[in-house]
Amino acid sequence: MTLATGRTAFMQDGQYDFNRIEKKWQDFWLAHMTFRTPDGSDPAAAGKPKYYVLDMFPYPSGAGLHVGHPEGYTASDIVARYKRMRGFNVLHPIGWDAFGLPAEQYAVQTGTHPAQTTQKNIDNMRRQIQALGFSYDWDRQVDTTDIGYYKWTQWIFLKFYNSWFDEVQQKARPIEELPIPDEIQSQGDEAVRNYIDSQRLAYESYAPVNWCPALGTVLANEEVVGGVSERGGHPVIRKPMRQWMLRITKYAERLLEGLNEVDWPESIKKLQQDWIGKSVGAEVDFKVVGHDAALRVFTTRPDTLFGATYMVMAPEHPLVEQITTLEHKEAVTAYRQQAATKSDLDRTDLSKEKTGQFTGAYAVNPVNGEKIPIWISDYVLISYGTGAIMAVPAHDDRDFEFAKKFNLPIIQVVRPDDPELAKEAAAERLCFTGDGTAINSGQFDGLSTPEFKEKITTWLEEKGLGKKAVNYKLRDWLFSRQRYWGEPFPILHTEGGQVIAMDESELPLGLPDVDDFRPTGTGEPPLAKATDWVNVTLPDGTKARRETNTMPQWAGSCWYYLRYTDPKNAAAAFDSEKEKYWLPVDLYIGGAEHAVLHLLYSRFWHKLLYDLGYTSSPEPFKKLVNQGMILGEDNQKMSKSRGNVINPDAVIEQYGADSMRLYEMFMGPLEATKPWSMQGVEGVHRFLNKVWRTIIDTDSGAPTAAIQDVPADEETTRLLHQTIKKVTEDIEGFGFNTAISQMMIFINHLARRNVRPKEVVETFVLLLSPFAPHIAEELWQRLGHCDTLAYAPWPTYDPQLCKAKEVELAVQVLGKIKDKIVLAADADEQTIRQKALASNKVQAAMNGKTPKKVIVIKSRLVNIVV
RNA sequence: GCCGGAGUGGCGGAAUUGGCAGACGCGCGGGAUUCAAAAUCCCGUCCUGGCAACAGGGUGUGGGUUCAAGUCCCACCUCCGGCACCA
Repeated sequence: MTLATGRTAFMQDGQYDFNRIEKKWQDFWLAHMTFRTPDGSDPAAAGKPKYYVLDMFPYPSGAGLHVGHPEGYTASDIVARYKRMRGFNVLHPIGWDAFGLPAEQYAVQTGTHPAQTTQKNIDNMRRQIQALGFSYDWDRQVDTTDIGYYKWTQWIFLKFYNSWFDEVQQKARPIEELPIPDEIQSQGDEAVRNYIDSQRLAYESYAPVNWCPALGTVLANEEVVGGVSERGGHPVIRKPMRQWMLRITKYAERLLEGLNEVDWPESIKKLQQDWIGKSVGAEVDFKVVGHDAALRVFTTRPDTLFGATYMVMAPEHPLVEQITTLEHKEAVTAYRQQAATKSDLDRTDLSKEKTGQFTGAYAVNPVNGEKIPIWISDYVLISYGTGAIMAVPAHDDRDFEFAKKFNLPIIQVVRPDDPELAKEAAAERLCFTGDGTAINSGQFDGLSTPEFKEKITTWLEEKGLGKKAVNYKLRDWLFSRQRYWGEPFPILHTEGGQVIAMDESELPLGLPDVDDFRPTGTGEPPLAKATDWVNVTLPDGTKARRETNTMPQWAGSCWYYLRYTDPKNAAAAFDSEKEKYWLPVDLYIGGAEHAVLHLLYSRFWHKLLYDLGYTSSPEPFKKLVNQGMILGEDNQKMSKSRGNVINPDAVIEQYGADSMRLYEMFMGPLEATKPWSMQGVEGVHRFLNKVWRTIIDTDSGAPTAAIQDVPADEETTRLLHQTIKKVTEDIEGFGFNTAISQMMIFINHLARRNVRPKEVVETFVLLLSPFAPHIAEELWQRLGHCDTLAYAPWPTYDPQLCKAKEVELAVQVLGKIKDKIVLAADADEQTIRQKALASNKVQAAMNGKTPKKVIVIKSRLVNIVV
């Protein structure tokens, strides 16, 4: 028997052979560059609105993809495919956040170069991602460890280094435009240079950092969990060390305000707001008795100034030394030493019990001239506000606790409106921190808390005793790591101790090849061992050393979404026309674990680039959606040690990528945390099998005889239009699980029919295609189409056709359902009422009583009140 | 301790945002098909009582608003996530 080859393929392939089908279409998409994305200037994009769907790019770990990755990636892929069918020019890229500690630790253990490990891991993860059939434009991949990429990460760093923040304009400006005050100018070149350095947005600092002796490296706060390193659980101590910092604090207000412009989950915005931690209050100066010095404090409760009975400085406060009296010197010094060696954790841990020392000095309360003692205690942090506080024990829990412990006076200055509370507070049994009415406050008595705050702030300003002030919890960003596998800083240190930055034209500065990746253990980074690289001779013949710190992993991920718009540009980080066309990102999907840091840092970088004219929008990510966590089948977090990790490769092999994708979407709401279930995968796999059998004759491989070119019956038409409506609206609203349910309902209906109108079947295939693209493409082809369905127009529905002709209404008597009646959908209220009251069961339930009120909710129910 | 989020069948979850609780899927029970099994198809499946029609109860707990509450209000309990003396 001879048949055309095309037919033969059909004949042999009657069953739903997902492995073969998926491979076939993945190859097809790659070979035909189906998802190549034209830029705005490309004729292929003409007349199409743009849509940018971004995934948080993965770290290419040796363990490969876990099932959490495909969740967000499938969601974004569904949206990307849907938007393409709706006529959008869609940018949907992927890349690799490939610098980072794991590859370096592996290098330390085995001597394998991190670049090798990274390449191997990227190749493996790319294979896994491609096996899921995501519609990425593979020509736009970025790799943060690629020198063609990190050249521009270094370039952005230089932008930070070469900029200052203009407080008046509230924006960054090139350092050349920095006005030099006359008194600095007059002090000579070095003073000018120091002044300029002090204004740069990237600067060096010797602040104490989290030093982990076991890892031989400094850790960021977020890498320290519960006082030990997140990775490895080693102890961490505080140690002052030279670091590069980025002046993110200058952007605190704009980062806060920008949140009002974005469509993000409220919970994420709240996390960022809390992290920035803005508070408004006043700064007040307290004169120190017997010294020509004043102690400046920040308070959010200037209305409680009359209740300040003592002061507390952080142990590190510079004034401590100066004002401590001889007789208290020893105890104070001991206390300071103790505080200095404690880690942050120890300080908070041990501070369940307040500790402190009296300095022997006194300050004068500017509002009433009272002499009050000055203490030091580690419950006051040097890094927040002014590093000193006025203590108002009657109205601050911490001060209250401290005062009780050290027997310091407590003076009520706010009376609670609740008399019961007022009694308790007066008896010093509780500390009242809320709003109330002022007492014991001289001429301010009787004012409400908010009024008082306003009045006294003005009063303080008039008297020159203080002023309104704003503080933020946000700290500058510690931007250097003592590691090998990161971007090198384009910075040199001269023999004379000067810092000079490389010129942009000298970039990139490549990482040197080394074969010993171990930390030096002294805190000096591994790069210090690459002496050939480190030591340089400057054009003037003098010697210099390269910066040996490297950038943290966040660096590369701060701007990768910009590079996707122009990934191969060798002359610039990205072309501004392309940036203008694609940005902002319309939809950003990723895990909530990046809610604060990654999203805050990239917003910060984006704003700098915006200030300098490189980006056109103030915010990078318009809409943000967080996918939830996927737990193991035992409802526990997936982990190797629990042995409950699901391997995507195994799932794909057994059920196929389409089943995997569909299951991940069917599990539940995208944002929810939910457990994995292999039986659930089996369930959606059965659904796809059923779709296949409903359309394909499993003997011949051709469409079944049930598929005919005939118009659809009324019921099928209605269900089809309802399904188009539901699937469309659910994709728009990220309700993928319910969209799938609807498709199941539809196919259950269709499978029962002996005649399946071809047009209806084709419409269904299009609806299914964003979710399960491989099977959809295959069905589309077998239904007689020659080209991919990726750009076929998305089906539309007719709202009239969605409506049922007849509806069933529940009839309640006093809120309890007694009967159900069937009526024409357009029946008027009068008819409904009559029919409802005519029901025997309803009559019986009413028990002869007359209806007092009949509530009719059209096409829903009737409720009779008797 | 503070700030978020969530509690609905045996399980994952639906519920037009105040209008028939449990869609869809899993699991389970029964039947058909088969020599048998897998696969598939059909029926059933919130709980209690009853052969049944049916009756009663039911969305973490207790109260409230309403003709009507999973949904709104008050108080509480449990679980998950984040923060950690931020003046």
